[in-house]
Formats: sequence, C-alpha cells, structure tokens
Amino acid sequence: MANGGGDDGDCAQRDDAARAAWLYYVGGMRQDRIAEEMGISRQRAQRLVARAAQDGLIRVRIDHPIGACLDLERQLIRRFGLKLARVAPSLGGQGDSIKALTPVAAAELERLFATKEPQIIGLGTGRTLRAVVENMQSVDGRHHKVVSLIGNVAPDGSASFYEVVMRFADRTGAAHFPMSVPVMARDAEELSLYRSLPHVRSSRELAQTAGKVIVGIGQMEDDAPLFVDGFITAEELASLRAAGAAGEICGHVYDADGRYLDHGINRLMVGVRVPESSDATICIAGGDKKIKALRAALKGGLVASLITDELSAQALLSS
Amino acid sequence: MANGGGDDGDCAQRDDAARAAWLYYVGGMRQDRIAEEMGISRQRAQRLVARAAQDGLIRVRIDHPIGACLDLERQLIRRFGLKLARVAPSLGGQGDSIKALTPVAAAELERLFATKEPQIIGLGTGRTLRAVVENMQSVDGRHHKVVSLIGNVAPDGSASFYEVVMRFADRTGAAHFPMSVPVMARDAEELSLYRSLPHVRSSRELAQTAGKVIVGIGQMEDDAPLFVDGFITAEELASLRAAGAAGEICGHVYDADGRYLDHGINRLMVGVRVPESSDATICIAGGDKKIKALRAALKGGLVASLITDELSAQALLSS
DNA sequence: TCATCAACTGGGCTTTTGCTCAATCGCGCT
DNA sequence: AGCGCGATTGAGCAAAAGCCCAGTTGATGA
Repeated sequence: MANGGGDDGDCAQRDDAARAAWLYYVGGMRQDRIAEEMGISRQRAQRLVARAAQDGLIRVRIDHPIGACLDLERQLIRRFGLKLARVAPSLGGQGDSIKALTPVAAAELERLFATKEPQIIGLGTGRTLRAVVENMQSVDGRHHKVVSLIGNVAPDGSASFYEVVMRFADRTGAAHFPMSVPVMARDAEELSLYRSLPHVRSSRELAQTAGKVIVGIGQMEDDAPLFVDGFITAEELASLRAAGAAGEICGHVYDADGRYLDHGINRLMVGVRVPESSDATICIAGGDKKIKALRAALKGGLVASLITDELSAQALLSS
Repeated sequence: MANGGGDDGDCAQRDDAARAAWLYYVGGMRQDRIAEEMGISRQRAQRLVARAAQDGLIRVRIDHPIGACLDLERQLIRRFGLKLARVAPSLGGQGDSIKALTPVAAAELERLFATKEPQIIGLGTGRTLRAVVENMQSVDGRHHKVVSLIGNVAPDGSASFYEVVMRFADRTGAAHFPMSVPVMARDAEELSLYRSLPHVRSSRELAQTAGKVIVGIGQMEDDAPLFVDGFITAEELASLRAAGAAGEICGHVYDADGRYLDHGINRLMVGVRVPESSDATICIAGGDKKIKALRAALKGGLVASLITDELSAQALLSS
C-alpha cells in the first residue's frame, strides 16, 4: 500500500513530495515514521518534505487576526476613508515587507476571486503584485476575466518580468487580456498608434469596466522602479521629482496630494489611469520606501482599499 | 516595536502566540530569532509557537492534489455516478480516517460557503462532521442559513455533543436553525407532537429547501453510533440488523441497496430524511467500519457527492 | 559500448526543536 | 499581611530536523 506504485515517472516525485508533506504537516508524523510509511529512507523523507515546502506546495495560514493589526486596520480605514484595509503582521525589524504582506494579500485575492458571478478584474504590475500572485492558491476562476491595466513590453522589447496577468490566469483559469504593447510610447504619435490597435483598445475598454482593480505602487526615490526598469531616464526622473512627483500607480505619476501630474511622461503611458475616488481600486504595497508614495495616494483618494504590513501601517498613521 | 504593547490582558497571550506562529511559519524564522524579535526567551517563543499550533491557529494546506487521489476521485465519480468526489491522502497504515479527511473536507466546505448568493445549508451531526467543522476557517457567511436536519437532544435530555449547526454558525456568522428536540420520538404520538412544534416545523421546512445538505454516515456494527450514543437499545440494533440495516444517515436507516428500511425506528425520527437521488447531498465519511454503510448509500444514490480518504476510497472501489 | 556527468542516495554530524523538571512569580484567599 | 496554590519561567537534556559529503546510479552522448 505504502506507495501508489505505478505512477508516471515524472509526476511521481512531486506526488511523493506532496504526500510526505501531507503526512508531516497534516498527519503530524515524524520524518522517520513517514520514511517507514512510504518505504523510503529518513533522509529521503526529509528531502521530500523540504522540497514540498520549497516548491510552495505548503500553504500555512494563521487563523487569527492579531489584535494589533486589526487595530491598525481600523485606524487606516478611519483616517483615510478606506473601504477596506488589511494589515499583515510584520516579520520583525528589518524583515521584508513584501514577504509579510504577501500571504495576507494572496488570501484576500483568493477571497475576491471565489465569487460565483463573473468579474472583470484589472491588474497592474510590479514586484509586489507578482510575489502576491505567486502565492495564491489555484482557485477556479474560469468565469472571470483579468485584464492588464498597463503595457507589458519593456523598453528593450522584452516582455516585462513583472507582468502578472498571465500568472494570475495560470492559477485561476480566468480569461486573460494582457496589453501586449510597450508601457510607454515615445511620442504622441506612437501613443495614438498603440491606442488604436484593436487588442489594446479592447483591453483598455475592458479595464475601464473592471469591477475590481488591483495595483501596486511605485516610489520616486533614486531607485524608482520606473527608472530601474528602464522606462524613464535619470533626467526624466529628476524632472518628475522637480514637478513634485510622490509616487506612481500603473506608471501614472502623482504628487504629494495624490493628484496626477500634468507631465510629459504621464501623457505617454499606453495603459489606463486608475481613476480617482473609484471604489474598485485595491492597492497592495508596503515597505519604508513606499510610505511617501502610499500616503500621497491615500490622500488623493487614488485607492479605495489597502493591503499592507504592520510597519508600513504604523508609518502611515504616525504623522 | 516588538510587541503591540497596551493590549487587553487576556487576549494579548493569544495575540503573541499568533504573532510568534506567524514569524515562525510565514516568516520562516528560527525560534531564537523570534525570541529576540519579540524580546522574550527562546523557550517562551517555542511555547508560543507550540500553543498556536495546539489551539489550531495554524492551518496548513497542501496545494497539490496527489495524483493517486485524483485518480480515485475519478473512479469514484464514474463508478457511483457521483457529482463530486474528494479523496484525502491517508495518513498511513492505521492512521485515523477522520484526521485525514478533515482538512480536505473543511476546505471544501469553506469553498462551498464562500459564495456571495445566500444559501440554505442542511447539516447532519456526528463525530466526523464535528471534527470537520472545527477545522474550518472562519469565513464570513452571514448571508447564509444553516439548518439542522436532525434533533439535537440526546435521550438523556442533554444537548448532543455532536451538534454542529451551532459550531458552524459560530465560525461563519450564518443564521442558524438548530432543531431543539430529541433525535427520536418514543412513539407516534410524541412524534406528531414534536413535529407540530412551530420551530421544528420551520426547521423541517427550511431543511427541505436546502440547496446543500451535508451529512455524515453511521455504521451498523456493534458500536453503531445510534447505539453507542444511546438512541437505540441493543435489541433495537439487532432488530434493525435483522431487517437488513447497512447504515444510517441522519438517523434514517437503510439497507445494503441504499433503500430506507420500513422499520419502527425509522418512523420515529423527528428530523428530515435525506431524499434519494437529490443533487444536494454531500457526504463526509471514511474509515474501515463505514465502508459497508458507505457502499450501500452510494448504491442507493442517497448521496450525490462524497468526501472521503484514500484508504476508504480504495476499499469502496475494490469489490 | 564505454566514458562523463548530473542528479540522487544514505551516512554522519550540527543545529534546532521539544520536553521535563525544579524554581519562581503572582494572585487570591484567609 | 501571610500563606498556599497554580501558572509560568528558564535550564538542561533528548529527540528531531537539516545539512554537507562522498559514493552510487542512471542517463546521455561520443
């Protein structure tokens, strides 16, 4: 009985890992017991368990909103007039904000996605969003549509590494509408060219009707993602900052009051601009560097809901 | 930063446990690192983590349906014409069936419950169901209704230990309709008395309209739950067996072909009888002893969906 | 067919975790 | 205020998990 036996060579490994992990985590067995059970060596059992964890087969959730975080959520909602706030416990002093908020955000997205009635969901890009989507469980969302709010082609012509629509669709089976054009046009002419492309037009239209919009936030420090990823030059970054740039959502740059700048860069973004004071916008962001950008976005009502981590929430509230 | 600080004395402990568990499981930190982070001793950190696990704050899920189990699911569906089958990997040789299927069933119920449109869910009772419900996460189900299919008063007048409607409602905030009368009437007169009680009538009516019905299964061996829990005498059990009893759902006893017996006992059950060949009935059961009862129920089309464990699935299929 | 290589195996050692026990602390009761 | 009790703490030790290494196996390509 121990092992299923005649599996297909390739998948069997993964299966074994899952089974070992199941015995370990759910069954609460010791590794040598598992080894015995499955007819393998202790080391192999250990490796399987480790591998399952490694491969992200294991999903741990804490079923208890830590009081302090609940408190922060309430404060955020009141202070910034949010529709919803979710605060993940931080992972200590210098712990990674993204790592902390990722599981919480992933759970929230799963919840969002678990509805039966079809939804249209707009998605931004970025490291944070990507990490979150990677952490989602596979839920069945074949009846939903996910549409990219922003081009997915980097300046060098490569597909953006932080594109999430595809990954999202992978996990959920949702119909997906990437926006396969550059993030930014080089001039007004190119912009109208891109925008006139049928698939871009339909993606943009779909995005406008999205019932939920999920975005990250970009900061404007020296390592602003727009700059680091090569979308804008150092000079353009400086110019944006001179114009009062505080942060950026889907490439659209806004000032410290959360008002979109009237700046050349902003006029060349091919994607859609997240509307001010829409109920639909959910922002997932955290970390020291993004506080300024986040605060501005909140002030301007650019986002309706916020998922962040404890330290960031504290920073946002302490001022 | 370390600790939230001014919490209410009582809850702080639980919070700390959750936080330590968060750092440990989500943050992947070592216990001494956590101790440092939270400004406590290593042992305390260890204890907090252990306690969180103990208290069931930790919910581990394996995000990978083991191939062998998927296979069994397909076979079950085909063989018994089921609507859905879910098979949990067994926890080794003599491992507890309930323990194995509990997390899988809990996840399934959560999924079921995550719909936005209001549902009416009928619930049976029993050890298995209780364990499953205990393992559910708290999901928001305030718009749903849960109704008991069966009385919740034991023969000695105490409320049944295995009543699950309340617990279910606890976790979800759903409106709940327990059936606060004995499971069984002593005679026909008492039966019609109970059934005429307004709250029983409304519960029974509600139960009839339930869109989902979740039940366990009772076996008819010498330690049949109906007998062990004192609902029927040894003589009655013997008489039922003589009449061909193979198993029981919500107290209603059926034979090896899954047809309800025409027996005195069956006529005295106050609760509702799960209809044959309804699409709504989901059965959660597993374990050696229940195989016979399960097979009969499947044969008679008493249940439309089945959640069980690997060993039980194999046993059901091998005959 | 044989050499090469990479992935996998199991042994042994280190680190981490879990557990027990005696001491301490705090709290309520007299 | 003093006493007693239970809960909590930290030390030390045993068990478990994790890691590195050298050996092996199986696959690939010449």
